[in-house]
Amino acid sequence: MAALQPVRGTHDLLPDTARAHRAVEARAQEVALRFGFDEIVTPIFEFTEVFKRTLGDTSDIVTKEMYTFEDRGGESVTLRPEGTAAIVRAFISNGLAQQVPVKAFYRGPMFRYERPQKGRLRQFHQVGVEILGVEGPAADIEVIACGYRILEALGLGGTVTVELNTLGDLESRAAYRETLVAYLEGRRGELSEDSLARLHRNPLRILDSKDEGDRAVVAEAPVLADSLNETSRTFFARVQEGLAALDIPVAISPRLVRGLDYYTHTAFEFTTTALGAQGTVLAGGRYDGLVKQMGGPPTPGVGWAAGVERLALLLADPPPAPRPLAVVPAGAEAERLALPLTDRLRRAGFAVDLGFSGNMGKRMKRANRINARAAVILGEDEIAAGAATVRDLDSGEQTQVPLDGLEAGLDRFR
RNA sequence: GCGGGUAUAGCUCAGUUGGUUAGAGCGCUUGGUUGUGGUCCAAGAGGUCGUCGGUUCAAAUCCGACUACUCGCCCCA
Repeated sequence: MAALQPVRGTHDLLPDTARAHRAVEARAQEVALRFGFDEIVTPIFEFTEVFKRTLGDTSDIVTKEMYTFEDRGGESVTLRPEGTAAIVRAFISNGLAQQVPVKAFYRGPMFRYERPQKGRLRQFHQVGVEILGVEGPAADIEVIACGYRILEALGLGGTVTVELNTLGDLESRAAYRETLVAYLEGRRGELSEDSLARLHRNPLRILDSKDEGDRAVVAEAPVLADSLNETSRTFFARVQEGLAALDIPVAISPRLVRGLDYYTHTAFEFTTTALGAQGTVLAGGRYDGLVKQMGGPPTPGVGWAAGVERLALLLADPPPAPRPLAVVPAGAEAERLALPLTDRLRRAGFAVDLGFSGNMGKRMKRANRINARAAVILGEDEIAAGAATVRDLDSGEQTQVPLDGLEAGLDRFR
């Protein structure tokens, strides 16, 4: 094992896993397209500033998790740790504010220098959607609904809980932050070390703490809902109404907060208990201040990202490998004819394997190993008859089919 | 970044209180079957016991460091 390993926290995806990942991405994109999202592909690295400015200087991602390096021109660049910042940057760079609302779907690798765990890697993959330029709760509803329908399409509707909360608008959030910090200051003696560090950096996170002492303090803490102004209240109510109208079951989690500074109003997480500590499978929220903060025209936004690895781990029945046909020649003459015959079948749309060498027995073995549906056997008898023997490898039944009508004869193995 | 666990064949795992040439199942190769796969039978290949160092007459086994994986914390998809 010591010899040649991939970099810590990165993995090779062998065919079975690769297929599962592709299925997750393809399914997600298919559903997102149905919702009117269109794919945007951004580079996998950006100027470091892009992430620093969006994620906030105090976030964990910026302070300790970024893959940052200087390129040969002396520019500081960073492998993207998440997708939203890049989409927003592209939105500004390309003047997309002119075409609002923009509905973007994205996918691809993300990089975070973290200690790996199950479902947590240094290079991982996300799919995500963002809606830019819509102020009202209709966008929040659409984005959450899209996420939920994707999980349903993956067969995960029942295994995932949709947790929902609101952080309120900027005014409400700031007001709450103040009351919360004041309360926590009063009981700072009871807080865990982690939470003391969070007290000013990111006090909302303390609500989410797993420490017992913290939980006791949090249990009596002022509730965010009480700090919400009228606007925030109605906004949240309308999000809930919309999801109810779509029969999307949600659990209101007053303690659900998001780590990144740019979130306002709606916050949500789709979680599962099947993945240990990494139970969040899809998460996002509204980020009305972000575009402006990055130097663009004030533009509201809402979106989410989902972890492809985590979803792939949950897939109940991973997609099966494709089942090809196998062309099996017997004899030198057949060997010559097999190549153009294989090509002809491939051009007719069949997946066809032609073994590279070996006698008939070996080739039949290979046909079996690659789980071929049928073998198209070509030998002296067949050549003489202008036909091929088609053997159904599941039933063992075989019949001679004239080469003229071969495609039609193979139709049921397509 | 912090704490715990694990590391033996391609895979899943045995390996006694330290004691000769380190095992099994699955998989792989070959043969039984030079025009028929799967099942069955037989044979075979495959291991610096994660790496480096230490203790010992003797280390897969005991000790240390490192690396990777894993579980939890932090954080997050």
